[in-house]
Amino acid sequence: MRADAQRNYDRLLEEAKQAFIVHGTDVALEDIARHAGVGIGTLYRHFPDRYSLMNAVFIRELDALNDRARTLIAADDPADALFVWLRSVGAHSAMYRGLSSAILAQSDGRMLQCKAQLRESGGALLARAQKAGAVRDGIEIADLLKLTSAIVLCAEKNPEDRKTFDRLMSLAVNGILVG
Amino acid sequence: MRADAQRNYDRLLEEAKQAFIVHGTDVALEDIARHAGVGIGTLYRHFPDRYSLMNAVFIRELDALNDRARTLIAADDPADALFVWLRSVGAHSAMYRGLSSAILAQSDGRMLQCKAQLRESGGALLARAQKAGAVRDGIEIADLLKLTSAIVLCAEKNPEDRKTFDRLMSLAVNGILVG
DNA sequence: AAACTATACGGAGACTTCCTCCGGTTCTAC
DNA sequence: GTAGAACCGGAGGAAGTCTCCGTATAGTTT
Repeated sequence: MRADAQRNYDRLLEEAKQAFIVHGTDVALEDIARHAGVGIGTLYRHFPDRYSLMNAVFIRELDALNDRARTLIAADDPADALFVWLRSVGAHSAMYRGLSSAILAQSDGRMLQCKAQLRESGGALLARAQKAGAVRDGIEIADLLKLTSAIVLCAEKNPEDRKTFDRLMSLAVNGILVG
Repeated sequence: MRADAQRNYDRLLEEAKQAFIVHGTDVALEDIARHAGVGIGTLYRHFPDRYSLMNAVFIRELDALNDRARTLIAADDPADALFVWLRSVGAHSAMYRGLSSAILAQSDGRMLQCKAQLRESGGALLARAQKAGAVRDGIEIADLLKLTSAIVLCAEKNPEDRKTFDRLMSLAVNGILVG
């Protein structure tokens, strides 16, 4: 990669991240390009579509979540560790309006890298919690991540109620039926 | 309302419903107008924006769900009645790709009528199930509807896996934790 | 039934955003 | 230096949303 290309690539990534946080992932790509000081053509050459850019931005952010999972794998309470981690995932997704929606749309594999990493980290926590008999068998990490994303989505569509995420997560964890 | 206006209003509603089912609620409004045999201006006069049209379409569909709720309120198992109804709500939302997303976005009140009716019908079922001691206290119908919509959203983004809705609903009902 | 007026119609067009294409520029290796 | 591969950038086509206003018509009045 030529030095100028690399420079533009990095600036685009940084500007995209900021723009996603401030305006959500629906922000106009032209704005990102302008702020990065490049033309829209350059943006599209590096990132053929919006999701490719999103994937590139978020894949970097996952390190924190993966680290968190590695720490939590040694926590005392395996089930609690899983839930703490899921809440972290939710909190991260919530930083970027629109991200959870994109993660959910897995029919096309544009953000596959991101999702694969999450499944790996979360899968270990889930397996441990199940082995300890604290979490039902038959539950799969993919479904837990979907549910988490869906709940983030709810929460981000109800910005006036800050507690939405916590309430719905607790609903999912404890169930609706009386235990 | 003038006779021609009423005629166009009805045709638009019918065409919109069909278009929403076939192409999802993101369908181009121009297409709806063309199929209804009217100009785009006429569509926008009757329905100032897309959500106003969606609300008008779906408010009619709610009769079936309200009827279902009235029947279920007399069912033997109060908790089961609630879940059966929630599944019906989900099945209905799933007919129209994009509807659940719109229902979730409650920050603006454009589809308020629809949501108010659902809360009323579901609230009665929930109250009965809670009174019977089968469903946890503290749970609110608004949250259950949000969770249901969120799960529909997941399911509609995973069209290759037809069981997604059922799996996630069962997760929410039974919870993640063991007993 | 003719004239009148409030109401409704419809599509041109301004605006926005996405994405492509290609002439011109710049970096790098020799 | 210089050749040419790699890269840049913005004009512009396509699609969609929504507005505006001249034209057409339904319903009323005489």
